[in-house]
Amino acid sequence: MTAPTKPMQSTAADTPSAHSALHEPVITWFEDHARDLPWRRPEAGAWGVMVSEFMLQQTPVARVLPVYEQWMARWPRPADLAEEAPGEAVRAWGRLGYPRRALRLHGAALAITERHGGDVPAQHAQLLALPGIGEYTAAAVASFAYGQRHAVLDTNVRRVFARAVTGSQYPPNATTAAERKLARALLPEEERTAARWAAASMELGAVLCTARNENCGACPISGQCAWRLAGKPEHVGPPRRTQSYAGTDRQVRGKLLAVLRESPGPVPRAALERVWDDRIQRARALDGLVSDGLVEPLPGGLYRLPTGPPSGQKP
DNA sequence: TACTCGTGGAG
DNA sequence: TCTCCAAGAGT
Repeated sequence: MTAPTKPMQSTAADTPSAHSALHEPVITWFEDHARDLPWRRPEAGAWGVMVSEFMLQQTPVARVLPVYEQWMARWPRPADLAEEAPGEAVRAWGRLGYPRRALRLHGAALAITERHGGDVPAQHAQLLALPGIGEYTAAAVASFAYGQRHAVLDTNVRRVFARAVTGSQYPPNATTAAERKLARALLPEEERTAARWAAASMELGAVLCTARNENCGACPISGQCAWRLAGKPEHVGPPRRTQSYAGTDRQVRGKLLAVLRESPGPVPRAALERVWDDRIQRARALDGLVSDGLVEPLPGGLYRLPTGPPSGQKP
């Protein structure tokens, strides 16, 4: 008998409507300020989006751009990459870093060719099953390339949410269940809007609300930012992990692989020994590269980039 | 969960 | 110079 006479007022912090005030200003800001990146153009297609996402895992946009262009010109479809030797992918990867990504991208192209008729799959679960694709990349490809509704939670979005919603300067070191829940709660209901929100919130963190600078003066949601309204309290909690590099196996692997990348054919062991003095560490790094499938040992103390069937990919 | 895995530019 | 950190994935 007592039908509600006034619209329901939602105040719960975990309902979409509670935060919908963020959507419009961020999406509008994005429409005006989005960078013109090649993988955002229609001609990039799902394969272009996927290639860019692999390259952008832990590598800045500016360094990805030239390699992306060369990659797409050489391998415009997954099948084009799939018929190459995996070592060619590693070579073309250049100095983007984390070259296992190149191997995984090659493996993903192979799987797409064999299992999906050469087309990048649109289903999140199918994307997730490909080598090198985790929760973030699966959501990103499904959202950016196919316009689907997914929570796309990368380091930029995590930082924006930490500040705007949670009120802290930085997100936790590792992604938490609470962050995923928040990302889902913030996702607009409508598919189209959700996809735009994903790209917009990420761009905001990438160009405006960065780790080193907040740029609140130019921020479309500074008026409702929890961190700013709290007076920008400094980061508390466990120190943010800083990665060392000099002297690590990673550095040695990088030097060894650089020699192989720059050589058109197999190189003798001596050429590799020249780049690092510590024999023990050098051997350990080389073994690691071989077991990762990034280097192929040949008889006679020769080494080269892999030519054979790519190892380390899901069957 | 915490650790490994490259590289180079900005402040 | 040196510290920080950049659209993560895999184990």
